Amino acid sequence: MPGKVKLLRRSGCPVSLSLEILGDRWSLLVIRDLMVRGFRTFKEFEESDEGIATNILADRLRRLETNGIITAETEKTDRRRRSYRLTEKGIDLAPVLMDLLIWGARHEESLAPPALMAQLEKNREGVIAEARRRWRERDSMPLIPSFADDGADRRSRKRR
Amino acid sequence: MPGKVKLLRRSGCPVSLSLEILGDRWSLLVIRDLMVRGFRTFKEFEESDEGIATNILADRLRRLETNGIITAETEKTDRRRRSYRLTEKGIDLAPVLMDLLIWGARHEESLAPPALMAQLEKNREGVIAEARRRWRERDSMPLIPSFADDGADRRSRKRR
DNA sequence: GATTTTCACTGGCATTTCGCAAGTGACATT
DNA sequence: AATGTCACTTGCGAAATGCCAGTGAAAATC
Repeated sequence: MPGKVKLLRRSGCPVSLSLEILGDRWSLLVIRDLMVRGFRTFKEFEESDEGIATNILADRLRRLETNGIITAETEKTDRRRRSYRLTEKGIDLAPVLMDLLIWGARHEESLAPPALMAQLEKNREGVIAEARRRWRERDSMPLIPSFADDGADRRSRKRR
Repeated sequence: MPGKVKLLRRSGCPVSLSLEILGDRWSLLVIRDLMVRGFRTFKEFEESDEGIATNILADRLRRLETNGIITAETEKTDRRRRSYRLTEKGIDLAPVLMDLLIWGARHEESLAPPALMAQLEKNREGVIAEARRRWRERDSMPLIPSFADDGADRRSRKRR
């Protein structure tokens, strides 16, 4: 049974505690999609560029919810659909995501336009504040373009 | 064979690229120990509070080196000993670590003294600058106390 | 109102990674 | 020469991951 509650804390260090929750390849990507891409539903996450498996996605959503980082509710208009949203604890990860973005863009070969990155770095606080504002006002408009590759060398590109 | 080079990039998003390197439970803890605790050797990491297994530690050191985040060299005085050090790419992770520290302290039950945390949050930039300074000057003095638990409920506490 | 499609999952299965214990070989200490 | 230390490896069972193929409920289409 995956996604069980983890009770054993390995240490009292806040960094260690954070990594017990967020320290995997997918959790922060889901949070990124909620925060800057405006994703709300399972389908959207599933179709995200990175190609997460559905079981892993379901597991991550479950444990993020368990850890109070997101909430989920079924939509009134379509009761099949669940709508996910960051909690305040979740939106408080904006600085972490922002720094990972800056670091990755600076030190890895990304598809982020340098001009945009320069702007984001200069205006770090402003971007974070804007992410918060959108969260508060439930504004799902994407905050940042998605740096999508052009679908050249991706596996599992069955869905056009 | 673990620790192989990963060639397949899942997407061009800088966050995704960062997480391919750092997205696990241990990498950032090793970096934390190098950055704020002043650790240099395998032994020190191994004896860190979280209790990392030696094979995992060896693997993480190897891949951090592969990814240009740390360098390793054998010491002149004792040629068994390897001395690990952050690269500039590595010290550039200070903001990420700082944000994880702040987030974890705010939202999880940590052993970090609230007074210290308040100080760190207020002086985020200063602490990061100080981490950089120590890195530049090879100052191994711990930057922040270690939030160690008192060894009560830890498994693998075989060493006294 | 029967069929098809959409959505959010779940299950099975092979592969990979993890955690733990027990070495190993080079070097240092006594 | 004997013992200890250091930085790893190796082996193995357990857990997590990735991939694919469903499933059941609800909506859309015919």
